[in-house]
Amino acid sequence: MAVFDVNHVGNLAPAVPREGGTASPCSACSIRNLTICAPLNDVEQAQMAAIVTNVEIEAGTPLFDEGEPAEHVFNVTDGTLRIYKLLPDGRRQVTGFLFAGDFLGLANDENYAYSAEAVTACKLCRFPRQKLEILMERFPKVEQRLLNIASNELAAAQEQMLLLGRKTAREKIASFLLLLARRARQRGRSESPVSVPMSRTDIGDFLGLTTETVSRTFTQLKQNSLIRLLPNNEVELADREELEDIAGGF
Amino acid sequence: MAVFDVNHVGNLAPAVPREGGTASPCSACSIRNLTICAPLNDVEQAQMAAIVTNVEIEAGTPLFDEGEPAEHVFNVTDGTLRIYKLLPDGRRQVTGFLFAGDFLGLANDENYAYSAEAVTACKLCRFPRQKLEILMERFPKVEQRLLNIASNELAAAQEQMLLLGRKTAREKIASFLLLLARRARQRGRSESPVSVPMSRTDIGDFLGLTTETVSRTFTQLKQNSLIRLLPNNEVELADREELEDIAGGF
DNA sequence: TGGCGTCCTTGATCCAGGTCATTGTCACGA
DNA sequence: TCGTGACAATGACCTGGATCAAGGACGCCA
Repeated sequence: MAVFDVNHVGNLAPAVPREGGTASPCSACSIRNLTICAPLNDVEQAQMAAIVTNVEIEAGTPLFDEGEPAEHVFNVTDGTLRIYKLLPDGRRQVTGFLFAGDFLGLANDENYAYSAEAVTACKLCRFPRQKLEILMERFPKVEQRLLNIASNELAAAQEQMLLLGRKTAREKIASFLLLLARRARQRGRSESPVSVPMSRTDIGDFLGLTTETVSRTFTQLKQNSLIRLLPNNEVELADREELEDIAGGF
Repeated sequence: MAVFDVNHVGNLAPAVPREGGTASPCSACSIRNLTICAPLNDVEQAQMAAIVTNVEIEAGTPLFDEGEPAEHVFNVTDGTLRIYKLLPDGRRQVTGFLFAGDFLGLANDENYAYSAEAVTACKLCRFPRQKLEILMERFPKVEQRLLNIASNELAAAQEQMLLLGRKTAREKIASFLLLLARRARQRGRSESPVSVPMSRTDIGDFLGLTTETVSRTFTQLKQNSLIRLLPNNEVELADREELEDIAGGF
């Protein structure tokens, strides 16, 4: 698996992989408030830093595969990942896209329930699961935070089930663009134009559609002047109000 | 909302609604090991019992609606519920069926993210959310248990997304029957014939199909001698092996 | 024990989105 | 600047499951 361990955050000089160390890069973490570290003070955070390893992976490379022993959990600090499940004949369901601040690897079973791959180059904080569990006993705040995250994801998953089971292609695409916009806002990025780093195939596999249908639906929304397709995989939400209506099933 | 409060578990004589009381019916709870109370000893459990109210609802009645303030969480002790989300024009996605031992009401937002209704007559343990949160601080074991439950549900939700987005009608129905069988085994009920208490419409709304397609697919599986439709909404899984293959997408 | 309402099944037809095939676009590297 | 390869768009056609429309079964109560 093409995972590169580095022990820096941001663009500092790389160094040998290590776990923890005294000088915590976490104190400089710009997205700390989005991560599982959010509820910790500096002292507590240093203890988290002691078990964390920073890893980087290139676009397109796997982080872990479904069924693999779930030895680590991760916090994304930069980039975009996709998580997905496969059927034996290759049909794929992307169950989520993850961005800076997102947490992954939660598996109360011994093994990962899904595969994770980098959509773009990614940086992540990696925690050994066992060590994190020990820390959680010491810091119930982290466990609470994790429960919060899990609750949120559960609500998002139900929303996605509604989309997959009951929405039309047009409604699915509108919902998807608004989801990206909302997530971009959360991390202080542009909502419109919104960055759409994943391929049509990824989008199709996330929405239960084919690439062709995704492409056609983008074209259709463009012709209706609801969106504009810009260079660099950016999409302008030209009529956000109407998109919201379509996404909501009105 | 047609919710009847009673303070007994099982078939003891009903009494006026109350919260807790000294004589805990929980010690007689036959499904305790499935609930959030599982990790507690008798003394701790008595404290849980002090904040619990037993409620019963008839088949077809709502327990709570999406968007309502989430004041309580529940543990099902008997019966079957459906949880679902609606689109404005009435399209419905059933996001889950709940059975004895299942937990519901987790919402880290102020409001319920979905509606819940009884499929059959149900009995539940109701906890005021705030009081439970206070107890969780005292018993981190309960919070851990809740995180476990949430992780499990998350994995189940992803499996359901795979089903909704990528499986055929035949694969969906096979998966559904096996899901019911697995859940029946967990609570010591018959796996085959398995009880299917919900209507074709409920099943369709769970699987992203219409009632007609559900009905036709049942007929088709029956004609292939994979299942037998028995009286009293029971289904015999005549060729479980083959059903597993179909459900798995082979 | 018969009538009624609800749910289930079945048939005929339709269509949104899938499939298959081709062409267009664009980033990148020689 | 040109070639190349991967991804996106578009067109023609097909099909699984939806829709529309009757019947049929069955439980429940008078």
